[in-house]
Amino acid sequence: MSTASAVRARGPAKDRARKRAVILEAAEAEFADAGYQGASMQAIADRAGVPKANVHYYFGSKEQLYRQVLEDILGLWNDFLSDVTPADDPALVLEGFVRQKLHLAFERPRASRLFAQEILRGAPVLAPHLEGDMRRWFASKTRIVEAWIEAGRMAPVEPDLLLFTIWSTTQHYADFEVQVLALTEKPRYDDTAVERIADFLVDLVLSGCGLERAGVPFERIAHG
Amino acid sequence: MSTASAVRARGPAKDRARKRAVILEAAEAEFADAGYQGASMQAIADRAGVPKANVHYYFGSKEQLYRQVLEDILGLWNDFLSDVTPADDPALVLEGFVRQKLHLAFERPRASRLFAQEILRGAPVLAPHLEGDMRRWFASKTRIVEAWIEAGRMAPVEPDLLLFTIWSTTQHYADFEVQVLALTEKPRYDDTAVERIADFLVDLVLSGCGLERAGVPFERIAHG
DNA sequence: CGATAATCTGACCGATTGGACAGGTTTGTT
DNA sequence: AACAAACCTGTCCAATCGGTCAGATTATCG
Repeated sequence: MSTASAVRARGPAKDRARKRAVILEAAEAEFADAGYQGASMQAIADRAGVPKANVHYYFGSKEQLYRQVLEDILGLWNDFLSDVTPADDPALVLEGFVRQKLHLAFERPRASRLFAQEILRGAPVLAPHLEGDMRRWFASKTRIVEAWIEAGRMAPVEPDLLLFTIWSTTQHYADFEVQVLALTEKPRYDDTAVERIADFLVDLVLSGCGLERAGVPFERIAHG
Repeated sequence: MSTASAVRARGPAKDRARKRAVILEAAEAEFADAGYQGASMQAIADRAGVPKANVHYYFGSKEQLYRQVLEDILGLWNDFLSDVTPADDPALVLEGFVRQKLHLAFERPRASRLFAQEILRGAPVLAPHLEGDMRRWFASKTRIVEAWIEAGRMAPVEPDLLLFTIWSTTQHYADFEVQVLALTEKPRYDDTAVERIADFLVDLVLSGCGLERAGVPFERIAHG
């Protein structure tokens, strides 16, 4: 049973789900701030306001809790480009992806950071997902880009590198937030930051694909 | 007397430096693979092939050792764009930066990963550097980009976002290596990977700046 | 040679960790 | 009311952590 659906249940199940959610939120914060090894079950329990033994009662072990947090995070990315087909407009799809991904990085920076730490450690827990669900998702999207290229609807760029570029540039503002803020000499992101960055990245990606914003077809650029 | 130490040692200072270097290398590997909290002094000592107490003899504490490793890594990035002036060609400079940065990511992936983990933790150790040396370096480079834009030698893009893009996309292939390899279904980077990625990124960055490779001046694009 | 300093390490220590578990409390069912 | 199942937690424990230190060993030098 997924955590999200359990929360909506009623009765005793609802209580249980809500308590689990409180612990999961505390765990995400602690794991993201301190790393897997740096996080302690005691600190997670304190953040959640429950005894440490209670955390073990609900989630068993530290690793099981960590796995659950990670799986919830993966769920956030499940519906990126979920219903895109080769018939869709490349410029609109790519722009939407960049904005959606960037928005999530600003909305859930801890989720992004925790995922980054897991990958940096060599993905000891997520390796099966990387070579399963994510690989299938990735292959499906590169195939769509290839279809666009073959149809002459965008410039011939390498699909995998295009997706990595969008992934890394958007992720950067969550994962390296401290560095970005220090170098730009700001205490925090202001409320125009997301739009500014999104506009920049959309322009960059689209121009790299020989596209323009607002759905101008590739042909007008290529043969103009 | 052991032949190994007798042959290699040319002097006391050299011997001491060599032993320090062995420990530092082991420490970089352990810190990068396990994170600061996850790394243990015992594991570092084992990698270096010395008793744990010997590591403490040379470096004092775990944090001092960690600081030393980080400072050595910062030295790697010291001379990025060190002698660039507004008189230089934007396309050549940007291309060189991308290639140099990407090359280092492939050459020293552990250094890149360790730095990433430090920033992810909120830069508890590097914060002074971020707001000191790095901030000055960054401001100096954004000023050069601004000068290029004012001189009409490249498109008016936001200088800070441009640098962040180059930083994040190049860093990505070291920090997220496991993910990249899993999604592209390869066991390791092949020897054409660096060139392929570099070419892609150079094209992307230059086209985003309204530039072309091989030093074609911006004016020919803008007013052609 | 003798002595002073530098180098090295096995053994140990207090603190913290993830986890186990007995036993108490609440909830649900008949 | 009576019983069982689920829920909850104070307390304890073995393992591991970073770090210390006395004392052995080696190098340096008058």
